[in-house]
Amino acid sequence: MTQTTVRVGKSLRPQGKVRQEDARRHHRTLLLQHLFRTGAASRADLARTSGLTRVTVSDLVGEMLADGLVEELGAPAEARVGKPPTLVGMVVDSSHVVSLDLSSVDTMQGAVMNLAGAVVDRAEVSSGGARGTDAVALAVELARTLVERSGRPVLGIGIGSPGIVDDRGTVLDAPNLGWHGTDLAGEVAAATGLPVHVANDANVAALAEHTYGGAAEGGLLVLRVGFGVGAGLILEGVLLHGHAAAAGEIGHVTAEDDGEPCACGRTGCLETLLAVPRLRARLAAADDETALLAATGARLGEVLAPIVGALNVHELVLTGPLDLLDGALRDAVTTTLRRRVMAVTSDSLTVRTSNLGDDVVLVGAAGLVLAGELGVS
Amino acid sequence: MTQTTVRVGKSLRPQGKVRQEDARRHHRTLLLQHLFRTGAASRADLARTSGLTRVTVSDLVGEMLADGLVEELGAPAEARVGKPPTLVGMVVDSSHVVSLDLSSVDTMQGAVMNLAGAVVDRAEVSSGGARGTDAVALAVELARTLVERSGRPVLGIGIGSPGIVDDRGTVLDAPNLGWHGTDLAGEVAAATGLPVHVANDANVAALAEHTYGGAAEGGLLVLRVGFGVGAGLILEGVLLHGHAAAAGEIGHVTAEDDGEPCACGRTGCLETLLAVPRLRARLAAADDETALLAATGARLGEVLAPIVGALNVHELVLTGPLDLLDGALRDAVTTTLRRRVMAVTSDSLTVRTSNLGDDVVLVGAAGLVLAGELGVS
DNA sequence: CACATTTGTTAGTTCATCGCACTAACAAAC
DNA sequence: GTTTGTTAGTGCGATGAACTAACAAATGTG
Repeated sequence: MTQTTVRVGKSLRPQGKVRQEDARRHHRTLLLQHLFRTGAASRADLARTSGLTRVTVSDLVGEMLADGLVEELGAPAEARVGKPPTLVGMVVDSSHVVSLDLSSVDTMQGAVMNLAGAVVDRAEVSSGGARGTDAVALAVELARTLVERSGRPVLGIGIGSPGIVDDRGTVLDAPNLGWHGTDLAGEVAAATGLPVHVANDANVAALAEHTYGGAAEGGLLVLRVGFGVGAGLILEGVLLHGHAAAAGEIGHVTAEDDGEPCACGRTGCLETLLAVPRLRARLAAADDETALLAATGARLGEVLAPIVGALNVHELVLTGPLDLLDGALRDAVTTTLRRRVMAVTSDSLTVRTSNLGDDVVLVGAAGLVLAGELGVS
Repeated sequence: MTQTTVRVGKSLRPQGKVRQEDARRHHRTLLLQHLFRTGAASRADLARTSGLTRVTVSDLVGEMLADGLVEELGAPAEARVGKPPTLVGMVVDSSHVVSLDLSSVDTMQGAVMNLAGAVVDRAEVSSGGARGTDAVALAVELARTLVERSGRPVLGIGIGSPGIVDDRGTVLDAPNLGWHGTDLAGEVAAATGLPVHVANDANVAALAEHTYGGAAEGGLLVLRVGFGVGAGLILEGVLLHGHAAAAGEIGHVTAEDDGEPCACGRTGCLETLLAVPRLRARLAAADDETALLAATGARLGEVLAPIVGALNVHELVLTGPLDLLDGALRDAVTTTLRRRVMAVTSDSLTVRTSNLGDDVVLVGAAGLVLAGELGVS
């Protein structure tokens, strides 16, 4: 939880000074970012892409070599004029990341991942309806187990939690887990002594799609359908948190006039149509399942259209149970959006399901740590 | 148009190195920002708020004194223990900004403003339906006139234009003015030799509300109703441009099923209900004007609800003709939003009209220059 | 084989900032 | 009137990061 004033890799507000130490860290990150995204490269190559001198790059790479973060990989195969370069690559197993997904209904998922975002080890606990401090204890225990099981130094712990999470990792409100103003990051950090990053599960999923899911540049909207319905937005390459950390709470926007009652006290919220338990119940009672899915998709499209139009979203990713989301529902969303949003925007719009399967949140939580600790994304 | 790699005050992507020169500029900006927002302060005060040393602050202030950007104002009235400080304040008339508002239907508005955003001089030309290069020539001429009339050095030119504008100041598409891929910034810069900043009028209006309109922190959505309908968004203190610079094109989101035909080729777009000429025509034909305004407001609320909910917008500002926007329409928007958006969000939501009157775009365009050239916002 | 080309390193320089020490100016207490 | 304590602002040397210049090593080319 030791964090410098300036967070490199996220947006830098003009609210802090830039010590030269910060600048150096930023440059280190810059190089690491390149190695992370485009693979191994020579020092000279890094110098060219970063704009720094070969001297400076050498110095920084030396530092990272000493830290075990990168390693020399020898000369590349192809022979060219001049002295052959020495490739430098990230050591994806130099340290690990522990990530938790608390958004499932009955279980808490956990994993140990390497720096490339690959799952190295897994664990899960049945939550058995635990709430409040009990639920916190379960999460802490799961994290601790995984940290111990990982043979490597752990860079940090990333957690995707349902509900509203502020930027310090406090869960302001998560009804399912009975958390209200619960300092989840603090608890886990105290128990493990490691940096902890927590964010809303939908936001985390968006980060995962952006970093690992092969999402194109441009606005990205990830809709996460589970016990509730949430949205995560990546705009201009940056994850949107929202001021009171409540961005993405799309589940309680009205989607249907005179609809069914919702837990929030109003009626016709998007969740009453789309949340997995609600939708399954409605399907069970329906004559024509496909028609119901299509109608639901159309409603969803109507809710999303203003967002897609106003923010120029280029890619919409649906995450959740594929049997519900991938067929008629997705098609209906797509056609509704195309019909309701200006051609300039909707022509270039892709609607798809996640490439990352059930691990979206785990992968994204790991990405949260990489972004926070290494500035890599 | 000489601009360093790092733009302070906007989001800093990890795509450029940070030269120490940049860091120094950033720190200068930091101090200026404080003077700009909270008025005069002593060097020691600046040191405390910025986290820099008194030495460094003295050095930077000395630089700015030499540039004529700030001036010493003597000691403050109240007497305290210790040596009385020397207040330093921005010289609001050290240089001027020329700004243009091209979003009116028949005229192009222009103004000379000081660094505090006050109008010093005005001019306007009747556009007389000019389009394409003729319209560009008119804008160039208006800018040139104002630059000449200003007795001070001009910091730059800011332009709020309708249509889609990319970040380099090229108007990609503005049907009303017949511009398609028109390099407006380039033309004006070539004619005046000054830095030019162009953005969409709604975005510019949002910037104005954020900087000068007393907007609270938190998400801000500015809806601009004129010949067309556009939206500008400030999230996490930063103006959202959208990837293909088309953010804010909310006018062509469908607001009504089976609605009236729109210029874009579809039907029921928000513009067909809300754009000033369309709305006036509908009012003229209506029996009950108030009812029509309320119905229109309700539709608008339905379109905005998903955006307000998903982005946690705290403040909605309506700009445009007040006789249309301020009464029944605004009330209907407010109640619709409160009904359709989760309480957490909508309780803290303010819906209001602009505090800046007809000058929103002019003021915002000036702000664009201040943000771009001085990093102040 | 001489030579150009590219990589990576060494040595010395520039630049922004910091810590420290200093002077200046004043209020309050005696 | 003097002393004490506090705050403001300014020199000066030190530090740390990144730069330029120069060069050795390794390799293809004519």
